[in-house]
Amino acid sequence: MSTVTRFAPSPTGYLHIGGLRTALFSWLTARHHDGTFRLRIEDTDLSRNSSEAMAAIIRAFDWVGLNYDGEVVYQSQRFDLYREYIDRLLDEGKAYRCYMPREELDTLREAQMARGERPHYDGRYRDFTGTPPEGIDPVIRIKAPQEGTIVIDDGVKGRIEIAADEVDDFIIARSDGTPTYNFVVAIDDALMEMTDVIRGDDHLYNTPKQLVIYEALGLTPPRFYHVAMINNEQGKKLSKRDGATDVMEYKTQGFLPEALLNFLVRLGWSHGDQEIFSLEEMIALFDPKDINKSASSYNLDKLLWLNAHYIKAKPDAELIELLKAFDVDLSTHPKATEILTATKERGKTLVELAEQIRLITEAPTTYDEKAAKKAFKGEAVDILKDFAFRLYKNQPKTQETFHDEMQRLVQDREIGFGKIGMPLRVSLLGSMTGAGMDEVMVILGVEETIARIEKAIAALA
RNA sequence: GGCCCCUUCGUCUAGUGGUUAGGAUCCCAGGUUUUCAUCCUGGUUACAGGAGUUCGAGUCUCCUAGGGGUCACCA
Repeated sequence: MSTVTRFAPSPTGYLHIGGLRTALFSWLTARHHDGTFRLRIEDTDLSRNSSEAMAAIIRAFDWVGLNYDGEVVYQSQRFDLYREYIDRLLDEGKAYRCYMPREELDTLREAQMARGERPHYDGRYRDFTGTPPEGIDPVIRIKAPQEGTIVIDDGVKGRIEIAADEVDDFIIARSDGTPTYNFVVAIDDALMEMTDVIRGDDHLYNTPKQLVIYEALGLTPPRFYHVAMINNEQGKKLSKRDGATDVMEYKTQGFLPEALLNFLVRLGWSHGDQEIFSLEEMIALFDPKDINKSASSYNLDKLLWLNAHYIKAKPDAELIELLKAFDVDLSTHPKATEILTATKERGKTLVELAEQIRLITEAPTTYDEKAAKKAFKGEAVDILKDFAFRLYKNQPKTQETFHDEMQRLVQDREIGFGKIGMPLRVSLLGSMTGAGMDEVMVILGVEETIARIEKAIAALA
């Protein structure tokens, strides 16, 4: 039997990293077995749908490179299909109409809670045979088993037993006739022939309900894997501030999709001591049975480290393309390769990398105050002028010859390297840190190097 | 509150009865670098607590504590 998995978001918001991770786990499971990965939109609550959210989810999938098979399934377009199954359950006496008004249900629940009981429907219409009350559109409830236990054989958590009386005769169709979540999930997972369902463990308590549907309809349930949540760095529920943001936000913050995916796959899953996984390796090695039981915390440092790793490994041509979105266009720059080798290792994100590059490609307009003060003292200006003159006279062209100029200068003047290094650095880049001077000067060329030195002297001396 | 799940360095994790409890990140120190970053080397830090089973327990059982989830005509 071929493996079929799915990701089934509800279009009520953007895709965040928790969702992306379960999508990734599902996708990897399918790809590992050469199976099928489906995308299904859980939009049965017509009043809560947002086509923008829908588009955002697909955009995010696209960015990270998770491809799905077949057409996207929209549950809102399958109501007729669900209706057939509801009618069948009604005909077979496995479901029934409940005429209890919503308000009455509410007061019942309040009373139960006041008594310290678990709020639940009391089953008053379960065996109702009388004349239905006038003017009420009934909901349809399923007859859940009233005794015994419901067993979930979870691929992550193991065997979980839940007492049947924990499960109410829950509603499978609203009074307006539309079906509800737990019902359609079970129907679609069965009809779409899901073999493995990987989802957040906030769905764990939906599972017995869905199992009731499978049972009533004589359908075979898939294997379930309930994955623990991702918390923030403080171990609390993820909020917008710390990672529950739109996945696309990571793109604008300069993260590479391979870094994000690598980061997420290691949250709740591991393969020995391995930290770096290419997509191919993930597919080859991922097995949902290795998913951890416990919740994990989001850790920005690790994501940043991974991102730096993938930036360093990225071919220049691809980096040049990606950098365009961050106001850096090196595509026609004659020294693009040199610029990238000088800066690649200095940015944890594309945003930082772009800043590093701009330091070189754009002459500084301001100078770091502390750096300038420290560097431009004593004979610094004199040394810079001397150096500029030497450059003009000897016209070095390579990293080595530029380096020789500096070397000779410190020898001739019998000074330390820092005496030229610091003021030169501030002159060329505006700050005390950054790429190597030889590298920078080769990129700038003699003319621009001298121009920046003169500009700095004018501004700081 | 009922029910269910979870608990190894700050964080991500390895570990399936016998290990000096390993790796990664972070942090610190040293080296490389004229600077910074990278890179290399080294270091600090963990089995939530308590009983039990066993020659021996992070690993098995029970209890406690803490954290989380869930109890909708939301998904």
